[in-house]
Amino acid sequence: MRQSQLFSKISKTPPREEISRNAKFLVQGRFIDKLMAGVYTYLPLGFKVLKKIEQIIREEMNAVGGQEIYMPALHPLENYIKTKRDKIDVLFHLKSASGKKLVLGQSHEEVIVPLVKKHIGSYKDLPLYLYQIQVKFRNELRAKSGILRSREFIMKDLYSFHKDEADFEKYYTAIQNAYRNIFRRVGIGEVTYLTFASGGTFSKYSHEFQTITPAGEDKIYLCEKCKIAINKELIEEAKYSCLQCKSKNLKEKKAIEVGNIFPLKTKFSDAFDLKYIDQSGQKKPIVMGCYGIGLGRVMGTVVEINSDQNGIIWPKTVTPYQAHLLLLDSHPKVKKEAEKTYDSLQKQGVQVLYDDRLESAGVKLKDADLIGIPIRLIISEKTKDKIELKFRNNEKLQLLSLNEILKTVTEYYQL
RNA sequence: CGGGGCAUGGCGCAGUUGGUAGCGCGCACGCUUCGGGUGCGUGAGGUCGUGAGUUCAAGUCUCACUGCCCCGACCA
Repeated sequence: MRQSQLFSKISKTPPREEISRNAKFLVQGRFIDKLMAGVYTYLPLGFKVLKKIEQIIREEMNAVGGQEIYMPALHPLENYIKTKRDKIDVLFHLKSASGKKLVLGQSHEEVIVPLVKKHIGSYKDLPLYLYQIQVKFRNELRAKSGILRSREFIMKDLYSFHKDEADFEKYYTAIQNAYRNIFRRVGIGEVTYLTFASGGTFSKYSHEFQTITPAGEDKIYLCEKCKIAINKELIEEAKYSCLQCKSKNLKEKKAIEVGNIFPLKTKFSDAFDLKYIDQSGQKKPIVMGCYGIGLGRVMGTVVEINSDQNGIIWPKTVTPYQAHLLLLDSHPKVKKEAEKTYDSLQKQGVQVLYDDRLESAGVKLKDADLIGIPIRLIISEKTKDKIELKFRNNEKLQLLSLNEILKTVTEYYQL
């Protein structure tokens, strides 16, 4: 991609009102654009990151047997009356032309349970794992921190259906591992912890995956020995001790909830009379679990964790482009070299952003730091017939030939 | 929903005791420069968040509302 053609232009000044690092850098670098509080457009750079995060999540969900579907965002209110969730305050309400009461989906139990009911009758149909990556609407009282808490957001939500508790428990563990893989792969695994939270009415515990960052809005209590944490809600109950090793040496940390896994027991199955016939011909309720990850929130968290004062430092798995090629000179001869390098990289299958703008060297260097692509390549009069390579997270400069560059880049990304 | 702050060209800001709006960046054109936000010149661009009120006169004072940011509460 030629940066001269990229929509839209990077700003020299960060947005005045934003405090959180993710909002500042993502808005200034033109990854996202705010339409209103908690509602964002993903611009070309940001959309590429979002799609990469989405693909990692999809791969891990498929690996644990998930089948991808896509459900509507527009739901009939009557289904929420059945589950007694029609009064929850995050629901957006609206009406159809004929006056039918509708809501915008904040989660999809009310849609997926009636759906599954049409297609499941026997124990032979279980277990079943369905997921989607789809938009959610939550009328949050206070949207905040850029894309960390928004009112419209893309979420991966998986729902599992089981014949009994034992089968559910097995899958619940498998999902925990899948989630660990996801957070590791997107570059926040080191600071993301399984956290015990209260299970609400249906179960003793649910679990959250909490990423430790000052930008976080939750407080968790971390046991550094067991690498697990408990949420603030549980702190009284647990009497300040780790649920695993009973240690009282817990550290209070601010954290952002990047994912949750939740035992639903038979709450929703009961509401819609979702049952199956077991081997003895008996009708039994289906045991459910649900598992969510907010994609935008993950993206914002990745920025909070992987950035410095100059901008973002994208992990190589989710970077919008793999190499940032900077032309620091407009002399025809130098430009010809840059064009040649751009072509060669693309032919090797490298995703490359080529800064061919007629800007000064300083502007391009600053912008490159802000955008945060892991590998920066520079061609200028100074580099002669070589190309300078620098990693975003390292100050070391290397002067290499085109072939060496191609080799280094393709090896780094395992292309 | 409680508390605090803010609202003036696309972005960031200034605007004194009320007298009808300026600066920087960006943008357009010309030249210049090219390794950390080059330099110079010319130009376009704003009914000052909305609505009332006070006044001869409101960006400025008063009231109400709306939006945005932060803290808190909330977050199946």
